[in-house]
Amino acid sequence: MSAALQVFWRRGYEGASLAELTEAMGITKPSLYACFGNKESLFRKALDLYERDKLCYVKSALEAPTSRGVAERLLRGSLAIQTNSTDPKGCMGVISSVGGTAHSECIRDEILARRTSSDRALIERLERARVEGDLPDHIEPPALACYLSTVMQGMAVQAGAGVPVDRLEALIDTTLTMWPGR
Amino acid sequence: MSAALQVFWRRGYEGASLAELTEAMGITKPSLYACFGNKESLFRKALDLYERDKLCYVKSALEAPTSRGVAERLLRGSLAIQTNSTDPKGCMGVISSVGGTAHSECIRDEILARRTSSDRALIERLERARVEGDLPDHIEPPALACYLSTVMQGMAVQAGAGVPVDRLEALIDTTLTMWPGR
DNA sequence: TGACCTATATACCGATCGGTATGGAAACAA
DNA sequence: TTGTTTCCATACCGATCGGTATATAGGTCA
Repeated sequence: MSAALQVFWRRGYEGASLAELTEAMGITKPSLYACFGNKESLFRKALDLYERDKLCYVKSALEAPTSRGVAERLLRGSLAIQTNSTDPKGCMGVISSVGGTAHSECIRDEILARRTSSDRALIERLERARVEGDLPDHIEPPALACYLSTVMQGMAVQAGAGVPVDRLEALIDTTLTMWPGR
Repeated sequence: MSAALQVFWRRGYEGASLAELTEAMGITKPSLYACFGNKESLFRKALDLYERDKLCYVKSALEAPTSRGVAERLLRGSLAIQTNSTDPKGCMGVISSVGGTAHSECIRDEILARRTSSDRALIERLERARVEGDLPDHIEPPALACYLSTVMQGMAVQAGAGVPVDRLEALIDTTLTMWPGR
């Protein structure tokens, strides 16, 4: 199963072929279909595994004491995943949600829905930060949350394109230097 | 030709099928191959057209008087392209450079090379901004350039995912609020 | 040993991929 | 009118796509 995740992560939903998936998983196509139904539900299970194993840092990041701590943990956590030497580079959600033919639109919608719910949690955390005095009054939490997600997604594109880790660490430092509030 | 650009832009290199391309262009496959050689060289020509018609704002953006002006023109210019109602959403370079199978690696390399040369121009502009006093001394131009490209690429992902224009305009405002220097 | 049952592996399905060969209509010269 | 040339649309090529039917191998019980 985690072998399937690796393939989807590297190739995206459409770029991952049944041949590559079955070869990586060490099973044959009929076994795959008996166990998982079809490619789409296999992808959903891989996405679940990805969230559980790789996106777990988000939950703890939101528990950081200050808004700056939240941002730092989110950025460093996602960088750690996206440049792990044993995993594909970049973010699986970004890779599978851009481009592709018309067939995979429901896959795209699935990813966008998950992203939306994650964004909502971040907005709520930043709202709390504002009432706690972590953020200046002129900053709108939804806009700041959108900004932070954007930096993370941009970093995912860069990581996927092979930009080395130290450059991305400098990027994080730069972002945190400009962060408004505590 | 611009019809081909639309298809590649929406689908990415691999997601664009010959059937969709020829139908959009109003010609048949033999004509396409007689005129353009093959899919890959057609894509390169589409990329040339994209740079010429859609990325022309970059050149004028780099001529803005201050570093903040450069950032603002780059962000607003790319947003204008990525959310134009007559064109596909998002950035063609991002869409075609993530994911995909192993066949299209040379396409990916092509895009990354163009991105690198564009980044170099931005770094040079920010170096100049620093000697002109537009930027604080603790800011490294390469890191800031990387940061700005990252925000733009993240914005491209968001635009491609259907985030509405006004949200992205707020994102730009937020980014500019935090911009260091003039 | 022999009947049965499960489970995997090979071979195959129609559709589509990128790319090309062929046939037939239009344009021209004599 | 006839022969020739050009050009494009249809039909086709092998390969691969996601998905499945069939056949064979291995284990269980009598």
